[in-house]
Amino acid sequence: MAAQKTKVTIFDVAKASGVSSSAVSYALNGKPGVSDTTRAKVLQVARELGWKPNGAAQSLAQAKTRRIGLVLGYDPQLLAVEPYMMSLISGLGAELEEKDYSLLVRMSMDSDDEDSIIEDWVATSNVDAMLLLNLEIGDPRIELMKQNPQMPVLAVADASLTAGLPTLASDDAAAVGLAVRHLYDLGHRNIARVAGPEELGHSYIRDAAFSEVTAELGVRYRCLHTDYTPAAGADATKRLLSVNPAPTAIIYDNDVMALAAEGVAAVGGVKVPQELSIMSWDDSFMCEAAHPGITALNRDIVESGRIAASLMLKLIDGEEVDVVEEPPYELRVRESTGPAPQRD
Amino acid sequence: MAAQKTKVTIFDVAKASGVSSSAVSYALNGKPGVSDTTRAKVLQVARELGWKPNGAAQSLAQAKTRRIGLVLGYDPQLLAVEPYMMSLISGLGAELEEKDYSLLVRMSMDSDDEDSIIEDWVATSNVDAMLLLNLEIGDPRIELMKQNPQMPVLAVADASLTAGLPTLASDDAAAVGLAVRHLYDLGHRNIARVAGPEELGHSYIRDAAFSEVTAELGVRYRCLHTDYTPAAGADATKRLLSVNPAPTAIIYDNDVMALAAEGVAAVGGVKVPQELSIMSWDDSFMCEAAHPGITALNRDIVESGRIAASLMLKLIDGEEVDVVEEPPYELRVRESTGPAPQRD
DNA sequence: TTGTATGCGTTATCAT
DNA sequence: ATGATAACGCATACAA
Repeated sequence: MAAQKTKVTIFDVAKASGVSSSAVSYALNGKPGVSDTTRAKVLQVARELGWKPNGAAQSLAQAKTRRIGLVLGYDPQLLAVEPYMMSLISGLGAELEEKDYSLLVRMSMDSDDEDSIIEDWVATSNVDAMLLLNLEIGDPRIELMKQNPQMPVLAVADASLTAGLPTLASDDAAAVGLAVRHLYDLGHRNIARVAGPEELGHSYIRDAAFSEVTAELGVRYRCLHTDYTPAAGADATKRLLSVNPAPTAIIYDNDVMALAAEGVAAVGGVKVPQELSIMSWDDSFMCEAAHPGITALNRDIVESGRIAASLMLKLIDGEEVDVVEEPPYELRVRESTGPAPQRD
Repeated sequence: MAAQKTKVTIFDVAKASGVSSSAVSYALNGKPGVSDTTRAKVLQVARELGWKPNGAAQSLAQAKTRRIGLVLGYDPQLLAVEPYMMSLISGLGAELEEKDYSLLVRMSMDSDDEDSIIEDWVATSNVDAMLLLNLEIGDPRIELMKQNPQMPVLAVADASLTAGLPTLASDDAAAVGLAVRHLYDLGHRNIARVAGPEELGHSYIRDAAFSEVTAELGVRYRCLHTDYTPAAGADATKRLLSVNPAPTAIIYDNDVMALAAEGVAAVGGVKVPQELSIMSWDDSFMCEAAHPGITALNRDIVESGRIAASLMLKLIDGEEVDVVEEPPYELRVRESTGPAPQRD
């Protein structure tokens, strides 16, 4: 109860309980080697003195930090507008919290920067494990982590990008199938996609899957890459609608772009979904709040975060982790998609 | 270059350079007490061996962690849908990165939980400073931090809530003035507000300011509290539009609710802004992407994060910090607000 | 300038 | 069962 101003160490507890420091350590860590009576006494004294083990000392002695590392690329707009990262962090945090782990977050200004932060964390043992996100094709971080096998690492990405590293994999290709099939069943034979930056690994994966699936079904397909902003999404929409024949359905890689597209359609007098169907890749409150509601590919990102955290904890415990699948995408059909318009 | 499998310590570097460990320490920390030649030699050897100081050992010896603590309340929906937290983290991270600090994040399941995490961090010296967000009226965390003056803390909240703690304060009252004045000038004399949860300190502050400003101007004012979700926003909107006389303008405490309101209006055949003006408190891509674009109170949250970080670093350096003002809100006028409709 | 010795607060080993 | 004592890896006061 009494809040001590000065640091209270294990020796203080030992002195106050009339035993030695090692007895205290044993007692407080629930280890054998100490009688029940002294254990009880020590525990009580420790509580009275408000003793807690110093984190740095504990880390040093046990070579464990109880921290998991996460490096975020600095792009406030992207981070803020996409619910993805915050959802993932929520899931990670919830799971880690139960195991008394924390998340160590660092912001990198560019990818060189990111590499050096990772190197630093590895070399200084600043974290017990690391999470790798937003992998690019041939990402140098993979090689970096392979050279430091003593540091557990989990990549969240398509398994084809992670070169055998423990991976939490999303089946983006399956999601592409869901989306295209939904539109195909509605009669659409000319669809377009407004994607994110080309460098991102998942853009590449989706690109390939879209090309393949649409080719199989004999559906016309076109893709425009953007920087994920609503302005870019609106612009791409205008361009797509001005070609001939214009696509009857457009899939956007995020929800703000889909929302912006609804605006473009409204201004241009294009009726959604009667004349144009609109879909969003990631689902969020925005898709629900929009009018018309936006059909979207939904996945439980919070749950992914939880899974990622539990996998990292396994890795820390020395267990093997190969490739684990994320919860699958589900199609949330709302009002923004409908039967393809009849043309010519 | 050679990646060492085994831990390389300062003694290894000392041995390899033919000097003592203290010389190594001095050399690597750029401190005087060592000749330039040995310094150069040590630096080279350290680089060759891939040496980096062990974080735990450094923390223990210096009683500094180079970490800042942040406890987030677990509400994935709220966290994800509001760009606020991720924007703030971006700003914090960017500033901390420059000073080689990291952000230690923990998720709390309820407020008791949050208190105990803070107590733990304070007792174990797990962070060099803490950031307090989302304060409630008479928040217990304030008392907690006051009892542990050795741990620097910064609160981000209205100064009236922080009881003298170092504070980064937002002038929500001024923002209320901006918003109400904008609507007043457009002729609105009956406005409503759809707010967030009543418990939040900022809800309270805004409530009071709205009541005051509208009373002063002789504007009719009503407020409904919600849980911030679009469904609740839509519901509140319907209720407000069904009373007589219905408000001619509604201000929403976040942007998804404002977006949902546009949907309600569209479905109900209520023209925005001709028959109803809509405003959002926080601005985001969503307000820009919406159709019509949503007039919003905009503030630079990323910059707030940077300021918060730099203030905490000052506190860590032992400087005094009192109350610092956030960058002010600005009104971003878009298409969702217009002249009040003429009514009897 | 350089090297030795000690403190930081735990955990863990080894006698007793 | 208990109590000295040695790591853990770095920083630093002090001695040489």
